Amino acid sequence: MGDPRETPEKERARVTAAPEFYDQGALVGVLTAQPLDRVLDYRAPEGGCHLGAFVEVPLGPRKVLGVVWGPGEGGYDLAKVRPIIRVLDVAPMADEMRSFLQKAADYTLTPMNAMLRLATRAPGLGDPPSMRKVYRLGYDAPSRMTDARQRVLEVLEGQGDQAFTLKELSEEAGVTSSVIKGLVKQGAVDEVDTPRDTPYRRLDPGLAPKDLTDDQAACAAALDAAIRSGTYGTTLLRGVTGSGKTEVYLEAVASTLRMGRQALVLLPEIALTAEFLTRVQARFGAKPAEWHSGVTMTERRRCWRMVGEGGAQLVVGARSALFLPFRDLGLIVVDEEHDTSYKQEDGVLYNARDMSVLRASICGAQVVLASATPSLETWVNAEAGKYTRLDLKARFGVAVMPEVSAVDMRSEDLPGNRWISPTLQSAVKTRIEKGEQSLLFINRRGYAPVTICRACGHQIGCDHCDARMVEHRFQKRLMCHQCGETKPIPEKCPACEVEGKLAPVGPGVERLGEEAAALFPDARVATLSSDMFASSRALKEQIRAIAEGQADIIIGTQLVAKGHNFPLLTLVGVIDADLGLQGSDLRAAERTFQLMRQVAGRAGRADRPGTAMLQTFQPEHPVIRAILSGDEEGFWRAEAEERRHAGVPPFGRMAGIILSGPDLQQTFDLGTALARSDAPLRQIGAQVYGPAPAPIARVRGRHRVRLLVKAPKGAALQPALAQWIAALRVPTNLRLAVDIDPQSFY
DNA sequence: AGCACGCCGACT
DNA sequence: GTCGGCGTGCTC
Repeated sequence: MGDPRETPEKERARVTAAPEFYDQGALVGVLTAQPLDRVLDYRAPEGGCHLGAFVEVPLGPRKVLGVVWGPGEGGYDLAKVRPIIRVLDVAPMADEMRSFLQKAADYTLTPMNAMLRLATRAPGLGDPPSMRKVYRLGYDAPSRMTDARQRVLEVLEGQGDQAFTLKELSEEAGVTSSVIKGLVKQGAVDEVDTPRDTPYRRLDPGLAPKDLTDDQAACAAALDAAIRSGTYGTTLLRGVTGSGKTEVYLEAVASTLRMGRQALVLLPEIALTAEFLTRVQARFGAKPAEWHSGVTMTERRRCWRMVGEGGAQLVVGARSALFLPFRDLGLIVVDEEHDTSYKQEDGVLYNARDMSVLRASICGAQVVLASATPSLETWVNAEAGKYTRLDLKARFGVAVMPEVSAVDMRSEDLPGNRWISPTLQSAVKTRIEKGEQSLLFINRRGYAPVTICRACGHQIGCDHCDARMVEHRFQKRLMCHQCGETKPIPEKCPACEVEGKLAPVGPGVERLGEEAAALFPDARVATLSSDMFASSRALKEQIRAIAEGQADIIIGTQLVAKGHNFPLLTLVGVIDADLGLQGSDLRAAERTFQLMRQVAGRAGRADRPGTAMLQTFQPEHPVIRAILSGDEEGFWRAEAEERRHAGVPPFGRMAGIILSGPDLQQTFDLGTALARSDAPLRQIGAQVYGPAPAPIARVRGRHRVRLLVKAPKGAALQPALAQWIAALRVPTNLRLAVDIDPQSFY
């Protein structure tokens, strides 16, 4: 829906009174992360406990983590009520956080215990603080001064009482750890044991403000005023790649830090964090806290604890960072807000963009939704005045959108197993001659999406999913893009056992690279796909090398559409612009539009104008025409009108029900039973569609069946869904998941 | 989620 | 006769 708030809240008191206290022996309700869909009664421990305290409680034979959620409910045999074991040494959960979890649970129809699990995804919360070594300036002078030693001492002197870890200090001073160890031995540097969970280095909002363009300064000033109001508000910050969105929202972060509040920046992909950390360091003099799946366990714990104690001013992270226990969150930036990775697709189904708005509305924070190509939901909310809209014009020296043209594939002379049209080919040739780079974009990983037997027509599929295996020639294996299962490329057909007749069908990024290399034997061709690099560091290195001009032709997947700058790139060729338009997914048009605009936007920077060429079999398709004309507002208006007409989001409400189980018939039967008992939904004017096989009909051996619910815009969808589902008895081997505002539906 | 209890197949 | 498969049920 794009805005899950119930009612816009007025300013709220952020300095809350001391939380409610329960004396020893009092009956309290404790929420645990165990899948019991209710709060359990315990007795307050020796010394009592506060509302919101993180506690350890006995549950059967085990000890589990819980949060004091309120007074006990009673109604359970008082003789069986056990005492809380102990209160953990972490900051208690704020009222705001408890309220957020509750409202997010109500909105997404997720049980509270699952919400708590999301909010406590840090290891060793109950452990005593572990120690580590940090380094400070010592009292003795080193016997002999060297350049390296000098740099170390300068770093330490420059930072006052700041303690560094070995890694931080050696990086900062540009020396190896042995230099520091040597200084420790001589007493010039002190090595001290301190608790591992130390506050992050202070960020200085006044350190290095960038020179902003008038345009950027105006946007930054508007955000500053909003942040200083201390109230909730959401702003759509629109600007093409290179227009300086990041600099603007870094100034919003600075405003937030000056207010003494915390900021959170959400990025859609871990690969983008490294560059962002560097920019934060340049602007504020230190790196912020990091939170995503690539962060080590100890660092996660430090981040979680410090966020709660106020020892972290800024967190950069993936969507789950939204559930960190911030003490006083004043700003949430959702960068590339249209990105589909903000929607969690397994486990708890939530959209981090929408939940950001919810959390901010509860804690009186500002939300900045940054994008060059906003989601339709956000665009509509901005049009309706629910969100403020700020537009960044392209800066001088940054190319406006490149000239976009279509290559009509119906009139191109191209053999069946080749994909680079003569028109595109000659355009690439021209760039090579001028010493400029070309990007050929195809949104398909691997070598070929289908492997077919030319003897019997059999297509090799995954054994566990309803998906075809994709050939990855680079890794010499077939891979299922659904479950990640791989197997060697067979010699003979698994169906008819004829040898040597298996043939790759259709293009993938690897195959396209092969074709480009054959067409341009003298050109340097670099293929960029996430699965072709052993580490993200290797990938980053390759991207850097390409940006410096060490390639003439770049072959890339979606990966290249996201945030990487190639200054020498002047031509983008989209191999299959029609790909995203297939299927009847409602958001297909929006997604294709966004992706094509983003990819096309890679071409042309600085003083070199860019060109984008879209290979298409349907140049008259409205979406293709909108991309060609570059009329973004027009596209959104038309798309909004179409959705309004169809009564679908954001002009109607939708929910998906996914049933899964080992047996297809049984799973389908449950779906049928559910569809028949739709009285609670009819009451709110909602309709049920299905059951039908889910978009991915089988995953990891489990069959999946989906129902769709469509309701009018103002309908109270969640309570009706809850009532509907509660009446269904789900066998234990089947699972039911509710997906509010599903991303894809057909 | 764990971890119990509990009722049917192949082993020292 | 037992050891152990994982189906059902409980945890304040």
